Amino acid sequence: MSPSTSTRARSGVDKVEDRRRELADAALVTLADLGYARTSLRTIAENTAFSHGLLHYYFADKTELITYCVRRFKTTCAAQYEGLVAGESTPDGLATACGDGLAATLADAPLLHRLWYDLRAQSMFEQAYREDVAEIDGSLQDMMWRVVRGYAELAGTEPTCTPSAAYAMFDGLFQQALHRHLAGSATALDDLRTGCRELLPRLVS
Amino acid sequence: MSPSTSTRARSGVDKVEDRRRELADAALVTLADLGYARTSLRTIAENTAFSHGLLHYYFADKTELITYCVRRFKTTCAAQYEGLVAGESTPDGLATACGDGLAATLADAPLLHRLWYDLRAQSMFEQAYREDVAEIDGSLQDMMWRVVRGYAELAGTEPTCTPSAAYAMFDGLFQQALHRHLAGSATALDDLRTGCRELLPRLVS
DNA sequence: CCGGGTCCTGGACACTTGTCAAGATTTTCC
DNA sequence: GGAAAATCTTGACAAGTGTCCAGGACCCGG
Repeated sequence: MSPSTSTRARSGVDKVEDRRRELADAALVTLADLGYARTSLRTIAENTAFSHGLLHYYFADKTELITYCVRRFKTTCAAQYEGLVAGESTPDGLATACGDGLAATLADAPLLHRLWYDLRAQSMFEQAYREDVAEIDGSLQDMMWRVVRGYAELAGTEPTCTPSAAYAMFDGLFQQALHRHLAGSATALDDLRTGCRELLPRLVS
Repeated sequence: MSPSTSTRARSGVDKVEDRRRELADAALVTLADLGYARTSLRTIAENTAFSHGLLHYYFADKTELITYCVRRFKTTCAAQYEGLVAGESTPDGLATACGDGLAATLADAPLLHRLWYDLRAQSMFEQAYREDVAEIDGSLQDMMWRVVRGYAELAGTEPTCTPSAAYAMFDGLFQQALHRHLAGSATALDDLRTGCRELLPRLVS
């Protein structure tokens, strides 16, 4: 019987969840390397100490594995982003911290971000991924909105745009910087920094 | 011998080019419907009056066909976008025309735009598509910059951002609107309109 | 030590994929 | 009209895909 539906002792459940996480992390490495279109279950298993059959022991099918990966990616992503807005007391300080933080996460894991945009595009075709992708998108939007709201408070003003519009613009800057960074542009990260720093004042008062 | 490398009369070359265009258009329909990851040459041929073998008569391999499609997509895309900035004499008129125009093109061919973002994501993994995608991106950036510069002139000011940053923000708004539009959001188009109209003033003076 | 449940392997399956080539068909041109 | 060149079809090939399953290996309580 599939372990996900069997009843077992708590330690057993934990062990199963640990292995699922381990396999999903290996899958994320492969996906980040090759992209969704070129990643097969056997290739994923090669980045693993196990055989390809095991993937179907812990995941019902490929979409369940990918969905699990997307969900897991969210925690990684959110953890990286958090602590970006912490402890800034001036508007300019927050603006530079925002740009520096986004540039740092981009420089730290460009392949994971590349995968994110790949999977987000896939979610437009495969509705199985739509819900999870939308949830991650929503949490990223919330995160960016906290920055915008914090900036407005420090500047003594109010935001003049919606949360979704603010996220869309930051995301556009980030995505373009990722493209240029992957293409070898030396100024991509700096442009992202200044782009974000200059964007925040445009969104308030 | 492959028709692309043979010497022939002009009418022959035109006929070959016409058929290549015809096949590429059918491929674009299929790609827009299924996405890059799920589109095969046989599926493309099914959207055609011909058999799957013919694709290899007119295109060396799959990437050459996709590349041709991307190039062809550019002309379609640019043609749709052009005439967006034409004949507006006031800043507010241009701003609303910009938002209305982008919303109209989104509503007119959402599946083609979905394909564009899919292929742009693919270009991060498959370097064969990188060059053509970057070229299209550049022409779209030029187009948006003409709008921003025109707006600044009508308003008697100067743009306060780089062309690439301006394009990134508009593209972010457009991409988010596409996602929400495809997900069934009723306000996506209106949000895109107001988002663009409000963005232009933020980018000048 | 052993029996039963858990974990994992390896191979098989039905199918799809890109690619190719041999031959049929159509067009072109003298 | 007939040969030559083009266009197109058909079937095949090898490789790769997701999925499934029979069975081996392992572990742990009795």
